[in-house]
Amino acid sequence: MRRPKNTEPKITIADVARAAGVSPMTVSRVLNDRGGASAETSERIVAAANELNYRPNPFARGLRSDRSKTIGLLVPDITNPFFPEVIRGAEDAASAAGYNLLLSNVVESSKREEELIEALLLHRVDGIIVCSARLPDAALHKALEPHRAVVLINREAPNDVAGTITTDYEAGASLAIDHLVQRGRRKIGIIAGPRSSFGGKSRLVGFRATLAAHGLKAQGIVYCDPTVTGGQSAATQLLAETSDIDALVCYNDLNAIGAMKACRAAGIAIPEQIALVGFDDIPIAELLSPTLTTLRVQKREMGEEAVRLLLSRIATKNHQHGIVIVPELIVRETS
Amino acid sequence: MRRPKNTEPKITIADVARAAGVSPMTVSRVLNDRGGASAETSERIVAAANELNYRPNPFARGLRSDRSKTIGLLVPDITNPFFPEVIRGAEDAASAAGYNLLLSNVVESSKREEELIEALLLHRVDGIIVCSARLPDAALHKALEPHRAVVLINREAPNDVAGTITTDYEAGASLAIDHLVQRGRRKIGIIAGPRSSFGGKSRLVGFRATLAAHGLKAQGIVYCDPTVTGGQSAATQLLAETSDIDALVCYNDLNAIGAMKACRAAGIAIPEQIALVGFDDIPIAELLSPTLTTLRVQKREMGEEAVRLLLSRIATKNHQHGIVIVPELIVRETS
DNA sequence: ATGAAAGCGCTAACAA
DNA sequence: TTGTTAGCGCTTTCAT
Repeated sequence: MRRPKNTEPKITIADVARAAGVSPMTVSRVLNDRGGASAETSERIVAAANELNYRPNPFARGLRSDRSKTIGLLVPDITNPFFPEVIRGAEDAASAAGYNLLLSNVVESSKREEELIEALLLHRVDGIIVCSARLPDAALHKALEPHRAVVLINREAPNDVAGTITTDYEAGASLAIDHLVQRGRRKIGIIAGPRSSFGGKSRLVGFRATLAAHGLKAQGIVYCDPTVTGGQSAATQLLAETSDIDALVCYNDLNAIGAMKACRAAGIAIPEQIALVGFDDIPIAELLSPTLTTLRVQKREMGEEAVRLLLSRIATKNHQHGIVIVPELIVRETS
Repeated sequence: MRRPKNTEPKITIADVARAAGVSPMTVSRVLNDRGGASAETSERIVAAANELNYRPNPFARGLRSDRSKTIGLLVPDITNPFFPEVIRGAEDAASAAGYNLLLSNVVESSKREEELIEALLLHRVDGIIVCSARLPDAALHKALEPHRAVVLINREAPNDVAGTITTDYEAGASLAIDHLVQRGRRKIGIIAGPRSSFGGKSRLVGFRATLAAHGLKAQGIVYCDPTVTGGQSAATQLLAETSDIDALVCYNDLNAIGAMKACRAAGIAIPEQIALVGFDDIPIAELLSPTLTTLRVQKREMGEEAVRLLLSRIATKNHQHGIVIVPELIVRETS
């Protein structure tokens, strides 16, 4: 029963044609629902194909059509729980449309980002989705240019360069500040995430503008990696520099978790002494104690919409531009 | 400057040949390091290729070679933080070897598992890595059979069906029980994860055997989804059924987190009244409070080794079989 | 050291 | 409704 693999000869369209007593062309037409074939022949062909276990060769198809039915997806760090949610949404939408996802993990380095965009080109993906691009505009646009279709997540770009799914970070940042001020906090510090992050800049704009609207200003701003340890050292630094902070707003939830650790280490009570607001609402946020107040972004939806937008941009020249997702404030125990 | 995309004519090997004044064959040889070309011509060819921005067409290559330089990776649930770590390891190893990863998310359904294994076949991946296969042996082997190379993670299989990277769940389960008994716990309940999980069965064997070795038996066993909510309802059920449990061992960390929530809701103190041990050591484990005692599995290493093993099985008929990873007990605050 | 021819499997364009 | 021809871009085989 157990044959060595690969012994089975590869079944081609010609084999099916022979078995069904028709030409390869007819088989191709039937199997691709191109019509123009009698019900009877169609039936014979489908039967033969099943019988022989025929599988169309995607290389041959690709060679003719120059389409791979594959989408490249670049994420900066798959171990950040934000991205698996986005990937999940993208996967669902892609597989529903008969596309596969080629996943690349950038490891938060803009050099590697460039390389990976290029690598996906080599694999002739039909289009790419890039999460949190960090490259400067010129380099990014140049790297994206050869791709047939591009969607950026959380990064702006002209419509002819890419479609975009963005988060309204400024609105989110405003919600966070308003909430803290309402709760009586006045000495607010900012853990700002990576300097090169475009989303980070938008958040900062929102934080500052809303603080100003309340007649306040930030008690301190520290940049850091978008990770737990990044947030931890940033918070440690902020606490050391400024003694009377009563709230911290963070670039993302991982940073906020780091800040929690730092406060705990310093014997500072949350939320009694310092309130904490994260960003993203990753699944852990409500599992922590205290549970984390944060700004929820619809992550799966982002992934789904990104794929939908990309497929539409692949299909037509009539480029749609994109979608803005507005974060929602989720008040929990840290504030 | 900004041309509409796709206007740039596709550069083929013939274009490079023309530019370098040689035949396509020579270009192919040079660009593939097949030797047999004067240093001088080689140089001219490489220059021309760069100049024209030539990119070999993977479809044409695949059509001839029947190799895609792509690996399929099936995970049951990418939103379980266990798998991003595995994926990360796999990605690193794959991209180092010039391979890309095609990711599929099974959504914990064995029906879909079968479909996705088939779908990857259609995309002519060079091999697949399957995490936590749930299909029964016969169906699984049948689905895997047409693939050129297969590695299973956490599932046994004969060497001619697949290579395997497995966790020594029994050993891990023993460590957990020994530890709890040492800490004076005697009434141990088991949150057993999904009934269909093979890893779950091994854990159960280990839990029971080690309990027996201490002259004890399980105070109750409940099966559930490998998720937070699964663990929560399982724990709720166990607590209702058995009043004097003093410890819970869990299928995985997500289940353990669910159990923590259930205990908290029931006003039961951890670890004072009930000790808790998870499995996996996902990154959250040490961010919870109390931090979670668990069995650490080297997740990235699993991914890396899986890819390495797969590539070796793709390259040679001399099939290596696999690796067993032994979990390490990480004692934290829940026990 | 280099080249010509042929073919991998499929489908668009053109017959019949 | 069905078939024939040709060619997508590359590399293996067989010359030169």
